[in-house]
Amino acid sequence: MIFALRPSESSGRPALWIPLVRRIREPFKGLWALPGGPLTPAESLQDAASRNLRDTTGLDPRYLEQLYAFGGLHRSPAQRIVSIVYWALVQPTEAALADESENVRWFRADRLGELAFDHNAIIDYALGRLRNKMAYGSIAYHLLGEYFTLAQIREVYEAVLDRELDPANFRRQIKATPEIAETGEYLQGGKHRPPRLYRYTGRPGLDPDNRSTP
Amino acid sequence: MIFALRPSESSGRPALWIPLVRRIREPFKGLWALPGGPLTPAESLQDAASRNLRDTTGLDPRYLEQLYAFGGLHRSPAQRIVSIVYWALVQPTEAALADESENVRWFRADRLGELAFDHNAIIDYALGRLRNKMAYGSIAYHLLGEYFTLAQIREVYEAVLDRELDPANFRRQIKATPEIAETGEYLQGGKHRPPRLYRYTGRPGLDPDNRSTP
DNA sequence: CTTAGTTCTAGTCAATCTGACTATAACTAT
DNA sequence: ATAGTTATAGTCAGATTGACTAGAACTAAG
Repeated sequence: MIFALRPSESSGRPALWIPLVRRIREPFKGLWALPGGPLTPAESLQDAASRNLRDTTGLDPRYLEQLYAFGGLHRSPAQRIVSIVYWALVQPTEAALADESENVRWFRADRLGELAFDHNAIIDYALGRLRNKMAYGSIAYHLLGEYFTLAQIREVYEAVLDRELDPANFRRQIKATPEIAETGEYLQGGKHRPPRLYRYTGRPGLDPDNRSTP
Repeated sequence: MIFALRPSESSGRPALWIPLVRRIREPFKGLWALPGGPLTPAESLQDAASRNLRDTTGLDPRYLEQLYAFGGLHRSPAQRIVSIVYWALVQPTEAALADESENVRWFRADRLGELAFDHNAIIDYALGRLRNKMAYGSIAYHLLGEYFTLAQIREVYEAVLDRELDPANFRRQIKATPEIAETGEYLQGGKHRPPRLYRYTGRPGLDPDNRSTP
């Protein structure tokens, strides 16, 4: 499951979007579904998730994390399937590289129709986790490019938490977190006072199963 | 993986213990390992975790939650194994029912020798998650019986977080959480002023894959 | 019966954090 | 030159937190 930020069609403000693939065979032929695929014997879980994303959507996200293993008995009508679901956050530049086609399309994460399998439930669970992580951890930055303004981070928070935040107070909080560093640059080209650009200096979260050093 | 509270041999204060089983065949024959077993086609992940715990240790925990899916390539020397690990918190009365034997024994979670497979790393990861959950959520109560004193909850926190907490301030915080309800009862039999007994009124956390109602 | 020892429980106080708000700075568009 | 817009800094009251003090309620020792 891939989350990216795109402007909403209606308001133009950033919203969460995810790419889905159309089922071209039974079960659920014709319905949209999360991208995915089999785990082969010679790859780790994370590698399999990466490869499946690349094969189906052309995306190669930097931020990839295990979400949950779903293994209920009736997830698929015929056979029993266990899905170890990963989720990714991609920057706008990455997201633009996705191969859109007849069978791969982006959808707003909060306005989905009926999907194949239990994928609606999986996405709802992911959205809950995302809101929770957003409230604490430093995760919003992975949806933005390398340089960003404080207003852009605030819009990410507002899109995910679905409520408005006071710009001044939000600024105060962000400035108190050491992983966000000021740069000397300013974003030019707006119709108003140019905002300062910031940079995220923390490390991306690695999965416990995939850590390079113990 | 099962966590229970038991008095430390040295200090007598509560500490975290987990039951391990001895490997009776290769690989890692003779070493201690986490209890576990295969997933059969006709049971959900959570049911499989429950059943495997019951079969190996005789325990049937009320609080059972998915921890993480481990699927690195070299977790087992011969074949490739994916482990979907669950963890449980059991009350002292439950823990006392465990079948201890030559090949099943309780160990202090923070004083383990070399275990089979990557089980040391798995336990370390679980301890980290436990500390984190303890800091926020309402999880400590699942390690205690139905009725408990504020000092007992504090000892749970102190055991998991590994630092002392101010009794007065801790009391203030706990009394501010609505899930902890006063009872009219007091714990008698101590050598000092008898403390009031409290009760946890919240619901145990269910896994997203196992929810009864959407 | 009195006193010491222990823990339980209630409270104070300063420091910090939070949410709501005001004011000024710095740019663009007219 | 001026209005409009956003960026940024600061104020203030209320809530929260950590360190601490003190009395309450019991047991054990003498």
